[in-house]
Order: sequence, then C-alpha cells, then structure tokens
Amino acid sequence: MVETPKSQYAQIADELRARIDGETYAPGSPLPSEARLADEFGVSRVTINKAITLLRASGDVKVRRGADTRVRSLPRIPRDAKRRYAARQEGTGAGEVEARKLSLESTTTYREIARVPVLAGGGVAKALRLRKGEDALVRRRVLYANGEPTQIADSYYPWSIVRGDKALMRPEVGKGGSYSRLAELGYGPVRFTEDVTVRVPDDAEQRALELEATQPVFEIWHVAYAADDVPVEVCIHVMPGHLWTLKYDWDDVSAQDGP
Amino acid sequence: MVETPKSQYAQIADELRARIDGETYAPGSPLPSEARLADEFGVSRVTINKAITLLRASGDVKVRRGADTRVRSLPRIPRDAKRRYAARQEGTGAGEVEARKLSLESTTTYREIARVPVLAGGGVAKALRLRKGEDALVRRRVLYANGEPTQIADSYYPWSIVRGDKALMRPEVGKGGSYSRLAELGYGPVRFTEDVTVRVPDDAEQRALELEATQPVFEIWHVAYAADDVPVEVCIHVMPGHLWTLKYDWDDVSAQDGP
DNA sequence: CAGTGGTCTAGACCACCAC
DNA sequence: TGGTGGTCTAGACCACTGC
Repeated sequence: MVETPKSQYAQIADELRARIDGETYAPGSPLPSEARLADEFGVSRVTINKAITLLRASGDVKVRRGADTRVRSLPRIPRDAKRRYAARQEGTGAGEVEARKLSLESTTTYREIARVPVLAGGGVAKALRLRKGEDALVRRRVLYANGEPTQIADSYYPWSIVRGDKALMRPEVGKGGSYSRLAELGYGPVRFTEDVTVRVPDDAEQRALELEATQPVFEIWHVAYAADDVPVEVCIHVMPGHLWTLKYDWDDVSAQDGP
Repeated sequence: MVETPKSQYAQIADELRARIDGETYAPGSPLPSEARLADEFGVSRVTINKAITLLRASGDVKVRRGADTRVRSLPRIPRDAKRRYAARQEGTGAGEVEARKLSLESTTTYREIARVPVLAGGGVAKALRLRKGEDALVRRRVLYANGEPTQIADSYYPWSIVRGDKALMRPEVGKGGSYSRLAELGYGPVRFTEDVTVRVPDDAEQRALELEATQPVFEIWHVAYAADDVPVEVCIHVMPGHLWTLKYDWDDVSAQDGP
C-alpha cells in the first residue's frame, strides 16, 4: 500500500467496499478475520479495525462480536408517507405494509401499552397540546423484517380522547390499525405532519436496533390531526438510516402566484 | 475511570457531551487538547481520540486540523418542503429562505452551469425520463450559512425544455427562482416528489461540506412535474444531517375509506 | 478451547496551524 | 517553532462465539 493523500485505513475501506459491491464478499457472508486482512494488506490489526469501523458506520457490514463480520443483506425499504396509511387497510398497521411489499417476513413486538404521564414541556406534550398533568396512552413497539429490527415506533394518544379504548389497549388493534379506532371514537385523522431529523442512536436504541454508536438513525415525529386541527396521535419513529428511503409527494398549492 | 460495561472512550464521550450541553465548553470554543484530556482522564491519547471521533460523527464538534477542536454552533435549520417554494418569492431561490429566517448570513456559490450529457440509465435520466442521448442543463451550487456549507444542490432540467434559456444559464435566475422561469416557458411545476435517504458522504462531498467520513448526510431527490406529469427538474440535495430538520405535511385523501 | 472482534497503551512520525 | 490533531505500530488483555 503506497503512501497517498489518503490514509491507509480509508483506502482499505474503499477496497473492502469495492469487494462487497463486486460480491467478492457476498451479502450475508463473513469477511476474512481482521488478522488475515492485516496480513493481506500488510498493516496492523488496528488499522484494519479502523477501516471496518467506516464500513460499520455506513451500514455495509455488521459485526457479530466474538464470531465474525458479515456483509449486510437487507435492501433499503421504501416508506411512502402518504400511501402507507391508505395501504394499512391490508394489514394491522402501516408499519408492516412496507416490509411485506419486499417479501420480507415482518413481525412486531410490543414493549409497552399503558397510560402514562407525559413530561411537561416535552415534545410529546407540545405535539399533543396536553395540559399539565394530562396523561397519554402510549404504545411502544419494535418492528422486525426477516428477524432484523427495522424501527422503534412509540405512539402517544391523548388519554382524554382514547380513554381506556379496549382495542387500543391491546397489541392487535384490529383491521385498519389505530386510525380506524380513532375514527370510531370520532377523531379520524385528516391531516398529518412529519419532522425528520438524523442523529446517532442512544444506548437503548443501539441495543434495540442492533446498531453501532456511529450508525445514523432517522427520527421521525409523525403527528396526526383530526378535524379542527385537534392532534390525536404523535408517533416517534426511530429507524436505522441505512435501511430506509422516505418518500413524500405533494401538489403545488401556490401555482397561481405570478411574479 | 472505573471499569464498567461501557468502554472508556464511550464514557469519556458521554462526559464531554455533558460538558458541551452544560456549556463548560461553550459553542464555538475549543476543547482542551487531546494530550490534556488524556492527562485529565488518565488514559492514552488514542482513547481520547476515539472518544472525540464519536462527537465528530454526531456533529457535536468540528476539528480544525493542526489547530484545535471546537464545539459546533450552527442550530438545526428547518426545511419545510412545501412552504419553501411558496416563500422563495422573497428571494432568488428556495435554498436561501431557510437560512435567512434564522438570521444567518446566506451565500451561494455556483460550481457549474452547463449543458451536459446524462448517464444513460442513471437516476437523473430516469427521473427526467430522458431519451438516450438527450442532454440536460445542470446547475451545481453550494449553499452556505454564516460561512459554513449547508448543502450541495445540483439541479437538472431537460435540455429539450429549457433550451438555452438565458436566465437559467446565469447564476442569478431572477425573481421567483427557476420555477418562475419554467412557468414562463410553459412548464410551471405543479407536483413534487421527494425521496430521502441517509448515507455517508463521498470524498468530494466531505470536502465541499467540510464533513468527516462518518458524518451522515441527507440525500434528497426532489423532482418537479409540470402539467400532464412531465418531469421538468430534478434537484439532488446533499445536506449534512446534523444541520437540518425536514418538515412535511399533507391532508388525508383516503379518509372516506371505511372498513 | 481456539478464534474472533473490542479495547487499550506507549511511542512514534507526520502535516498542519498559529505565533 | 511549538502545539495540535491524524495516523500507524506492536503488543497485550479481554469477552464472546462456536465447536
């Protein structure tokens, strides 16, 4: 490896990425061990490790500690913000619709369904415009595709609206998902907003989503409004960045504005 | 520093982040040197360096090689997909609108404005539905806020539509931005789509946006359609993830669907 | 138990910046 | 010219995996 303006580990990362793209290292298969790669490239193991750190951050490989380092195999999943809610009629929730389209086996685990107090002044309280001391119903879940975690989704509903609605207190909310239940309560959502940011995952998210500290996640605050702009749900999605493509579309409403 | 389930460098990163949040290290000010921090925490400089690598990936600090490491100071900029185009009437382009709202000084540099061939089968050709051999007008630019790069924006227009339109071949396209020029040509955009992904920046993007290899960027494919669903522009935005919040909103069009 | 990746160190050299 | 961060090494110990 000759000296160039680029560091050795960056060059090695490029080379490894090329091998992955060229399927020298096929999806799902393990890379050679760091020791072997250190031999091959004539560098120390630390340098190989640093190269692989780059591949991990970009989501190209996934390390199984004590075992090996494997090439990622999940494709990017399209998430069409508008259509996913229309399509949810086909399933028990919008989240599973996308995975199924790609013929991935989809599962959902529920971590918590409960009435909870909400942090005063926090994002949830603001989004739902909760008065001080007003509770929320929370539904915390993790979704998987082919056994790999694809997102954390925590939904909050104003308790004053859902009360103890039986369906919403159960994991399976029934046909059409939670929005159909809200509609039955007289609060069918008619308008939505989504705020999208990228950040690094915290410890809990790293565990739940099997991510590294440097792998970026999408954080989406999805807010549903019923008639009269009453917020009825905020869902906070945390999704591994390398797994998704977010899709939005809209019509121009100000086309009439001339210069 | 006692031994715990967490690595030393991760703990040190947490501690440094806490100091940043607590303004022990204020925005814009430099951290102590790595040697000094190594002394303080009683670890080697490599360990400190690894901790700081985490802070860099999350965008909390920015290293100036040979000089020092400083706390980031730019706030997150909201980018409202819908409204930015309506608001662009106030400026010469939508991109500068957001920065100005936050009282940031906004500048734009143009890297290229030219008629170019388009990679057959590539994303641009597909998005604009270009026939083989059909050229495009490209406008490549980099936007800055307070002197820091905030995004790369490369716009492509079908050459068959814009021809050599004088305004579009100049850096300053005039009041209302490029969409007003397209409207004058009879191709005013009326529908838009955006596909959003996150990934790590390539070498050129790292240089242009002053980013590290591990700092995620948004890649947004923004496509504008005129009447009859004719694609008239695709703009590829590459934006440092830590600088932006993307905002979308829409009304439900399928509320009538009952179970 | 052997192999793997995770972490850490001490020491070294380099390019770059500011003075 | 001295201080800074960037990189690299050799060697070490550890926890974990899978046989």
